Amino acid sequence: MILDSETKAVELPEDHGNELRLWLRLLTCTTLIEGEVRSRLRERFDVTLPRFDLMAQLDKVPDGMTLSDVSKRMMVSNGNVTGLVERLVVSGHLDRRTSDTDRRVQVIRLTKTGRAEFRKMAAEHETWIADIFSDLTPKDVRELMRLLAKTKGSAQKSAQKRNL
Amino acid sequence: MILDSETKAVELPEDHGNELRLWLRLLTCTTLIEGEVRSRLRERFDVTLPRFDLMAQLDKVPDGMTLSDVSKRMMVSNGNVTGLVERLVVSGHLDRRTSDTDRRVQVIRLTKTGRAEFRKMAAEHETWIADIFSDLTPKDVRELMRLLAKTKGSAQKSAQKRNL
DNA sequence: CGAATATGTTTTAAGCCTAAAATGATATTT
DNA sequence: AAATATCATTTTAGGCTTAAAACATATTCG
Repeated sequence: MILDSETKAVELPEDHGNELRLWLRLLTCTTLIEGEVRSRLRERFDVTLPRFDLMAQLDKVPDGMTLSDVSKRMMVSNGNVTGLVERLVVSGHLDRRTSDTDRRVQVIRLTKTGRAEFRKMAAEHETWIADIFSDLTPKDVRELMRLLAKTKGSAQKSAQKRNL
Repeated sequence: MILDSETKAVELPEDHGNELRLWLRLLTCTTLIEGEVRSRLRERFDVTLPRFDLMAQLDKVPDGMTLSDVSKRMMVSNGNVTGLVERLVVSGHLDRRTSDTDRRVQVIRLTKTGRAEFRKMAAEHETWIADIFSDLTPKDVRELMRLLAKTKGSAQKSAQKRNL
């Protein structure tokens, strides 16, 4: 333990360069892949990534979700979802209705054509992802999954600590 | 090899679920950490992440960079940089001048106060990142670095293939 | 030289995104 | 029952982001 002249613990500037480099690499990877997926969605289907992501959430459930649920699952703000949903309702992909039991709540679900279009996009999307990760061996994939799970846990812990 | 009735190779729908799950986990991790960094930058220094990132690029060089250089390094569009720089010039963090040798080119650099402010933010930022990744062992960090490098290579190859 | 082409930046139009305030509805307390 | 609190959503104001078109300057080549 390092003590200063008044016998209190002091912080030495430690080296966290490796963690910083790791973070930058993580960010670079994600940005690269995300940009690639955006381009392809736009080119092939003229759809944006946020819209695709929203439809992906709704495709997982048969009977729709509330806006708050979507907002939590997508990790974006409520106001953001409002706008996104509005555009997807206009384009005919989503159906929006007020809950019967609680008139504060809006329930949204994929329309028939919305679901069909999404499934087509999702199938192709999956092949893009496979191609993007194709240099990784199955073992690499498993190992990355494990390390990213650990990273996620660590980050959540850190975020929680801050919000006490 | 699977052949169809006319003796041409056909595609079977393969399972790429693991790659897809990996991509979603990668995205979740990055979104989580990025959100956390955004909040802290905003709270502590009232600065946005894009501005911080731009200043980080400029801090690495003593004599400034052109807008195109910044745009390439940050992996964002030219127009985006124009607006970002404009705001940072107004706030006094950046100095912008037309190149002497090529009047198309704008050279930007950190002002004295801009650099000082950035250094203060960067030092604290590094400790946040260290905390966010603190559950990872040095070995985990090394291993993640390696696997992400491989991922980046794979993604770049895939992107390049598409842009032939 | 001068026209064609290339390069660097800005503008434009549209969409995404957030935090914070506002709105409207339900639940709880007094 | 009225006041208060909580909850779900929308609105607002501002910033970020992109692709494409427009603009300005440099370079190349006939």
